[in-house]
Amino acid sequence: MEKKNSGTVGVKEIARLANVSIGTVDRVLNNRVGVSEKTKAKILKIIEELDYQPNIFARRLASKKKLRFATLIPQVSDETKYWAAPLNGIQQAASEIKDFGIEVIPFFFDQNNRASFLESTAKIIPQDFDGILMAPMFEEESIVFIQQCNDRKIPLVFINSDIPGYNNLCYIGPNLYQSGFLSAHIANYLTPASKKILIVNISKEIDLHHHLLRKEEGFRNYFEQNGSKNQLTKIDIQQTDYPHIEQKLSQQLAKDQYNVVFVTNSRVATVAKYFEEHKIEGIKLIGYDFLEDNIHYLKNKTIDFLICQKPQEQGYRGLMSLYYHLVLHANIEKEQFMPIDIITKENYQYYSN
Amino acid sequence: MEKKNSGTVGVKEIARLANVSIGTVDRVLNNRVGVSEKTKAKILKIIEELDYQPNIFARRLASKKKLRFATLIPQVSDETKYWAAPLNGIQQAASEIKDFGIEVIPFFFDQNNRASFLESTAKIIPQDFDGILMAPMFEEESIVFIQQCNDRKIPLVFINSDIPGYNNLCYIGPNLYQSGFLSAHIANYLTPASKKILIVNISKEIDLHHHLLRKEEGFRNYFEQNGSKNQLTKIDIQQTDYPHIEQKLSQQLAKDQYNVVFVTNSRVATVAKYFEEHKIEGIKLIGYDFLEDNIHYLKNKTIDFLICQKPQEQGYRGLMSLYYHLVLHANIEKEQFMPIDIITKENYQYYSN
DNA sequence: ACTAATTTCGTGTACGTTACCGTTAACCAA
DNA sequence: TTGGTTAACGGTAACGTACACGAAATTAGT
Repeated sequence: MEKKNSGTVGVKEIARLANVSIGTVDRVLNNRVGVSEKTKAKILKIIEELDYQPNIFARRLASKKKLRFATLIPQVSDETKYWAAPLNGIQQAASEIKDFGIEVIPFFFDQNNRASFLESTAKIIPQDFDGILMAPMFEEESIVFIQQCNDRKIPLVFINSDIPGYNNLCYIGPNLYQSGFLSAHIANYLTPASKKILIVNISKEIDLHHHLLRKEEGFRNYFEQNGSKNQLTKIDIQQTDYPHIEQKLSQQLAKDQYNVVFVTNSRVATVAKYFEEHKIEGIKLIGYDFLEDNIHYLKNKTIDFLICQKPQEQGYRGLMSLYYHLVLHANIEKEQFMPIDIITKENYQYYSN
Repeated sequence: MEKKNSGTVGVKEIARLANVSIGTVDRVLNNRVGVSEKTKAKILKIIEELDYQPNIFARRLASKKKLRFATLIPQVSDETKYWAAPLNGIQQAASEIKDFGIEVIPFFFDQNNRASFLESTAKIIPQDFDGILMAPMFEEESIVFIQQCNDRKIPLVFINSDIPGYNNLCYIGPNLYQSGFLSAHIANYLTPASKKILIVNISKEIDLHHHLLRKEEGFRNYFEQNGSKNQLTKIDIQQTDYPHIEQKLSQQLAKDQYNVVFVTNSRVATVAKYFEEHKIEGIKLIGYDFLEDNIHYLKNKTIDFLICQKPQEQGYRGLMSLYYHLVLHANIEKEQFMPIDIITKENYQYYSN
């Protein structure tokens, strides 16, 4: 009934109804000190009744508050360009929230070098950021860093991989186990009932290995749960150069006749290259990630399926979550699992990372 | 060099440099009349040099401009809840741009009733909206409406289906042909080299049929291009009630032993129901859309694959495109094809429409 | 009861734009 | 010359919020 005026209720209206000045209203809105419990209650009640929504434009215009976020992810390397996508998402988010007074400063580390991770964290800590987005790939070193952030009450979001149990704002990334499970589901469609499947892990660092193991676990469990008679074999390849991978694959493929090869990460292109060079046909190949090299082999049918989990969106939503949490005081879903996308020769053109 | 002051350049600074008042600067910014060519050029030059970006917050705060958008899509029916998703996306977009002075008014029509479509368009036209989002399902009637909008210079965006050649802002939706093509690609993986495939169209309205035919075309062409020896059969079912569908299916399935059934729209759940009730096993089933009923049969393995094209995002991006075009004067991609997502029992949990 | 300290509150200005109103000057017709 | 018309521009009050400053009211200390 009482809204005959032009729609908008603001601090002015609230102040009028409460018989105080807008200054006082402002104090309770931004819960600053200097207002008695009594008037505070009165004002809150009115705010409640009016369902007052502060005008975000006026707020931003008047505020000179600034926030600074840090991001810490692997640098994109020649070996794998995977991290170009999350970085891209980060940059997009950064440009979107720039106008809201948020500055984003990126830090990087070398995936194959724990020391470089420590270097970056050492640079980040003294700068007292208001929020941090990170890919906690090195578990041990990450935990130390996380502890330091917790002490300073700096909200933290993880992308791409999680360290469960460590308190932080949220995790945004794949459900690794389930993505392995899905891969097995697809593998299961591909060939006759009883098949020989080779699982290939290609990775240097033991921590990343951990990452791959969860996928493998999902992959294996699928067949266990479905009581299949498939034969699963695994090889670990700990050098990522082609000659070494070539040798290992030759060695393994000589042992048996496989129907499906499942590569647990984006290195699947290297295996595809091997297939192509050695004229291996009839083996279905499944791997990970929407990368240029992988798409190349998807197009020429060497790779059959790629599993992809929106790396760009991980970066984007990661930063946005910090923003929503810190600026809009929204509460954030603790575990945000990315969709598990299935990419083939016939739909990659329309895929958006 | 010249920016020693605190970062922000605004109309005031521009006015100072041009020796005019901010009023004049405002006029050239919003290209209104009332400023000489000479001073206009001078001001534009300064704007260029300073790379002036107007402060969106101040702009919104001071502006009392209002825009009204209309949306016209099918009402969600019991038969298929597909349109709940686009509507959802529309509502989400509407709430996001509400603060920017944009009001969104939804209109609906009955998919099985051309007259209801005409009724809605008749209501829309006199209201002089600033932009319209629509699903142009009835081609003939739509074209008349489009013409009226063009005459009034009202920007139009299409979602879900396109009427190529008719000028409008953009189309956001599936590439139907390609989604059929992909379905064939998947079907091709599912069973032995030489298979019998049944294509099922279930639809009342002839115009929607057109929609389905494009998928069928993609589906067929895949096999043609790949020189397969598969045998493709098609049935059209023009009544959507279960008894009728049941009868038609029984009739058809008695004729032959099929390996794969491809349903060209979201009615796949009905076919799945038939499979379940008649204890039909061993036939792979592929269909469309992330609907509750379909997911049910996906879970219990009656349906093998669902193709889905982010219906919610279609609505969301549709409205946003109008906003970007009209408010931010961004130029919009004419054809925005949705990703073609493959949903199975093992990844539907993480799918986001 | 008087001062000092502290809490509570009101006022004014700033943020960058928009939009309107008013002013100037230039031009043309009578 | 005068009066009227109009193009070109200046000035300024909003818009709703943040924040600093200072006034007023309350409490504490003697």
